[in-house]
Amino acid sequence: MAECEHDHDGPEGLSGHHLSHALHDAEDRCVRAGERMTQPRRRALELLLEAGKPMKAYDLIEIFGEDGRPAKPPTVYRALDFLAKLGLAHRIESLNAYVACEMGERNHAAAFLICDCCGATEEVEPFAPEKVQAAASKSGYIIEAVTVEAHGRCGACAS
Amino acid sequence: MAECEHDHDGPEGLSGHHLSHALHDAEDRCVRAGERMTQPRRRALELLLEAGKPMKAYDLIEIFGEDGRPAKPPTVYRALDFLAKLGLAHRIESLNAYVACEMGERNHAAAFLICDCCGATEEVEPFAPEKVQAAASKSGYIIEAVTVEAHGRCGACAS
DNA sequence: AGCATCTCGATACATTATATCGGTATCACC
DNA sequence: GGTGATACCGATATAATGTATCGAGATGCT
Repeated sequence: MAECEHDHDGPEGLSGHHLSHALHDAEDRCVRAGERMTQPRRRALELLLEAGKPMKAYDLIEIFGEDGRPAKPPTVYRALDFLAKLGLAHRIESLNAYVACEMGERNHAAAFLICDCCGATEEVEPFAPEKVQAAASKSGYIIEAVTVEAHGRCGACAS
Repeated sequence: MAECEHDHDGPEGLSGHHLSHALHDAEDRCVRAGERMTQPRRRALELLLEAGKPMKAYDLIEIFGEDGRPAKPPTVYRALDFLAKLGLAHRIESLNAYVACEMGERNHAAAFLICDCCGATEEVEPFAPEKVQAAASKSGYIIEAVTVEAHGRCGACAS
């Protein structure tokens, strides 16, 4: 999947007070949803936010323990499922990876631009949700969720 | 993923002369592309066409041998990769599955309506390719391929 | 306190996918 | 028709990704 040999590192994630602010926001949102921001859930989100790009579940598993010890897979998968359910993170199907949500509260639906070179992704507004519904109802389908993942190269990697 | 308990069987695939016609077409297309329709490739496509809905790689592996014996995984994955490369089949990322292409020659890009109840899928025209490109270039991305998978229920399962 | 529910950690296992290697088929060219 | 280059195949082994289950602890409700 790494299709070019550019010499740059790709995207940066959050750290310091940006990170703690984001985590605090998430906790808030969580409480308002009537859910609990437990330790493993917070840790999973923290790692995604720090990374600033999609992370594989097993990469998170490796670095999950604050003491450097890996987590058990179900711990991480449960946390990621939870974050996805709340919209705090998204699963990128075409990468088998997870990324922290970059949108605010109001965006359940998401679409992604994905750089196959450096691994960066950008979360964008879904492109034409009404067209999806229209095409679907023409075929009799009721649509509940749409995956949109556009692969290519980011500005830095394309140049 | 099976979210309803309807008592119907979902979609039918091809058989008899519809099947052989489709296979013949595919072979044609293959030759015109300067590629070879070898036995495992033909067999993989035949199974996808017969199924008429997305199939998991390991389900194909189970039934791959004409004599009832399973194939080795690389045999099937290689065949599927080839079919996908030629546009004779598509991978559905959100299902880890593969489905025969329902469009004619001219449709590299595809989008899917997917019934989470009966497993049917319908291949449709991509919804708004120009919007994708527009959104992407606003962010500096050059897009090469887009995955669009809309999940919900088909007419039969919704009713 | 007593009870229901949610969550967690751990073990084991299931599913999905790929790396590699040696042999065979096909094709272009002489 | 031989010769080399390339594409393809079968087989073995292993890697990567994801889940079922179970017992214990935490949380919230009455």
